[in-house]
Amino acid sequence: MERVYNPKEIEKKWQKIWEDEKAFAAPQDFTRPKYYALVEFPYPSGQGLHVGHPRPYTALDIVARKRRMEGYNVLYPMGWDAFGLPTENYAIKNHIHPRIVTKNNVKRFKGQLQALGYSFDWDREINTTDPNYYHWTQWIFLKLFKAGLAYKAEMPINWCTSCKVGLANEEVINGHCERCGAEVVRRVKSQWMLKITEYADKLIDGLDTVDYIERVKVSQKNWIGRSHGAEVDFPIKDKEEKLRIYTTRPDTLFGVTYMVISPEHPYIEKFAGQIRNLDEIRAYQEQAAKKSDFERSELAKEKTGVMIDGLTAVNPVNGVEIPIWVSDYVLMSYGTGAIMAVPAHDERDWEFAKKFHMPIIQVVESSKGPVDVNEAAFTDVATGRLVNSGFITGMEVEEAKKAITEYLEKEGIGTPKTNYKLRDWVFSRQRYWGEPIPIVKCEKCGYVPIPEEELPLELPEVESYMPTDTGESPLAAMREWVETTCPCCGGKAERETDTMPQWAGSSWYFIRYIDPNNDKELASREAMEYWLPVDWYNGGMEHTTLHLLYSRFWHRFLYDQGIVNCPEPYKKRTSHGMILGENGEKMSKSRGNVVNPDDIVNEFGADTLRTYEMFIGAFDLSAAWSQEGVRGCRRFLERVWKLADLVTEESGYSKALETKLHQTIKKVSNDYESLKYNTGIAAMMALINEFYRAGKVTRDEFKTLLILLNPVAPHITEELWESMGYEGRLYQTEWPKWEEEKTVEAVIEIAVQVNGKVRAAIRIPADAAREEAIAAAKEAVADKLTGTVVKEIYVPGRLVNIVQKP
RNA sequence: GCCGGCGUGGCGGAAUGGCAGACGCGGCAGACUCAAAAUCUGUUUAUGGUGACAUAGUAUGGGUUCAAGUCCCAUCGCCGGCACCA
Repeated sequence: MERVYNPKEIEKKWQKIWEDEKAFAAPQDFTRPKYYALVEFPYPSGQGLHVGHPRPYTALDIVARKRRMEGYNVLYPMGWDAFGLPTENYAIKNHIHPRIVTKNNVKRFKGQLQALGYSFDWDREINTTDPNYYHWTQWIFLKLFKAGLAYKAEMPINWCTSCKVGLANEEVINGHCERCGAEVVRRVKSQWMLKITEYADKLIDGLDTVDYIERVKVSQKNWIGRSHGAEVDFPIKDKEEKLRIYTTRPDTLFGVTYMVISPEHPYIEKFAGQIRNLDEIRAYQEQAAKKSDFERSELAKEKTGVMIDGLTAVNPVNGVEIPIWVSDYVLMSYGTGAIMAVPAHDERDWEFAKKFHMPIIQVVESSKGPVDVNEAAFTDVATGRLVNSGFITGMEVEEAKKAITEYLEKEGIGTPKTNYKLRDWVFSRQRYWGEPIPIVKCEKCGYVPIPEEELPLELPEVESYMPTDTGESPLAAMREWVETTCPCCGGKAERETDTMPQWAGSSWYFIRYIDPNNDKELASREAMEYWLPVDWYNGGMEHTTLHLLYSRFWHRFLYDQGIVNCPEPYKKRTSHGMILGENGEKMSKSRGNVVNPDDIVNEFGADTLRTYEMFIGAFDLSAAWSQEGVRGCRRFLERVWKLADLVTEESGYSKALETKLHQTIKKVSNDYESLKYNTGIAAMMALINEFYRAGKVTRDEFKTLLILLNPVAPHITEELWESMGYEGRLYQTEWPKWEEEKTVEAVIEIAVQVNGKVRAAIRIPADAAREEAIAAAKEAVADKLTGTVVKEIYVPGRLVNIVQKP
């Protein structure tokens, strides 16, 4: 072939052809087997596409393209998660409406994605800021509200001092805003909340029914933080009231030496009259209130606290009187805000006891040997055995837990209890650029949902979308929008002026792709029955406890409402690693190590970028960018291009390479399924090295190579396919099959070891019998066999090992 | 502190318990060229040897096995997540 490889030209050409031919549109043909591949839709930021984006997109593009060639009806959609703070901030700074900013950003992103040749079905493009889309986001919110899962609560929230907005717990990283890094403080506000805690069990148990990579499951389980234990009532001396605590170690009840309540515990107020050192306690409360959550955990090393003078608790199992302390290491937001302290078997209690010289009583010993609880707390449940504990003495920990809990229940002093770390989801944002919450507040009727026929409740135009220090949304200034009538009584009412968080639109978007233009329902039941659940969803680890958890919650809720057809939205979830700068650090403007994908496409072509990102290393690990590595992948594609010159008129596979071809088809097919793109590409590189060594390639060999490479580098392969005159379009061709028996060479070389060390290599038939192989091996190492042979090992296809004694 | 993951040439990384270093990058040597780039060929774990070859070698120390990068125990280091959740 005379022509040089010019990716600029051929990539444009094929992108146009695919678009004109609607090559990758997923028809609503519900008779064929379906495959739904999904990648997280991007937030169209002003910076444009990052080189991190193509990694997951290319990976699932490979799967999608392969599946189409295998005969599946494939849905591989793309859209825009376009509500959000950065757009709003940009709009404020540059005095452009967020809608315009979004439109421009989307245009740029779309152009960039199209230049990479993804097989997205652009007919199904969605945008969360489109009223026809958020109509249904609001509709789902109303369902949640009507089911009692959306409620308004006065509560301390995480307030970002820079974004001037409330954040969900998941959005606070080390006391700072996930997005802007500014300090987060506590602020009490009336907020819309979603009762995700009601779904804690379903969200944990559902994990057993899906194929997610292990670390995603573990993170979600830890985040939900389910623990089993008991609530126990401790009588207060000379009082009617009891102090209720939560513990996961009821078996250690005989080792309690003091109690601790949180500084916010209501008993301090309740018994203020009887507390002799009230001033001291008040001072401590004030001090604790001033600390942010971050400080409270930062200063965790040094425990603080004050003993309450005037209140004494009584251990309900042995009648021992014990003091009650106030300390901020006990959180009001978990359990009952009070604990029983067992310093011998809890590290935090141990530290506290050491500092304030409280007694430490051992009630569990180790089956492994003596332990000294004055040196450290003994917390190992697996090897523990109870001592000094009345009727549970001698039992193992699990057994003792059960026995004591039964006893507590029988005596009416305690009950089994399951607790979760998961908190309800703060769902309000005091911002303009989000979905309006479709609720009005009526003085007579309270919070009233607006009628479904009035959806979508569109965002009004405002003068200013500046956030306010008062913590009110910019919408609050729009009096003519805010003032409305109550759908219930017809009286005066006001609209909710907070908007939904960015996570709202992305919590159900995969459902909308299925039927994106439906104006009667979020998607038709028939289409959902066919397409759902998503077969393979890939996305970032950073969304594990955010988007992934939220969307599972919404989906499960919709399932319980009978709206969707399956309880779990995603059958399989994988996660990709980050792409780092050349110096191995995270890419950022300030570090000056940012690589712009446009530049790579311009200089090397989209196929090279795609190939490189798949070849860079193990898909789930982070990888540093290397410009030389990019060059190497371009070189590989050039070699494929030039291979066309070596194509002969022969058909079929040549004898010498038949095995190699079958092996490569098998390897590449399997590697594309198991995220091992790097070794799949390596196998194709090795194959073309063989072609060059042979100095020729048959028409059918070249054809197979083009098909195998097509999902990775779709443009160059389609172009070569056409110029070689193969039939039809490559994207419509069938995926090649391998024959298992042809992946094995007839005669192979195996190693001969003597005492485990390689001493020779022999060529024998692959299916050689044991005796035959060992005889050949012995002959090859005859000079080394000086001792008595004690063992002969033959692993067919691998090696012979002869073990001898001197 | 707890929970995950990882540790292999100069670099990115391959290896169902069965010949460690596939494939790529970089380096070195050569071909082509007036020259350079590009391209092509060879070579490239270390040590010794012209060489065939020998010895050592997958963070460290032990163990299981005919055979360990891979399995088990302990230690060190790195990365990620959670972090007073009783």
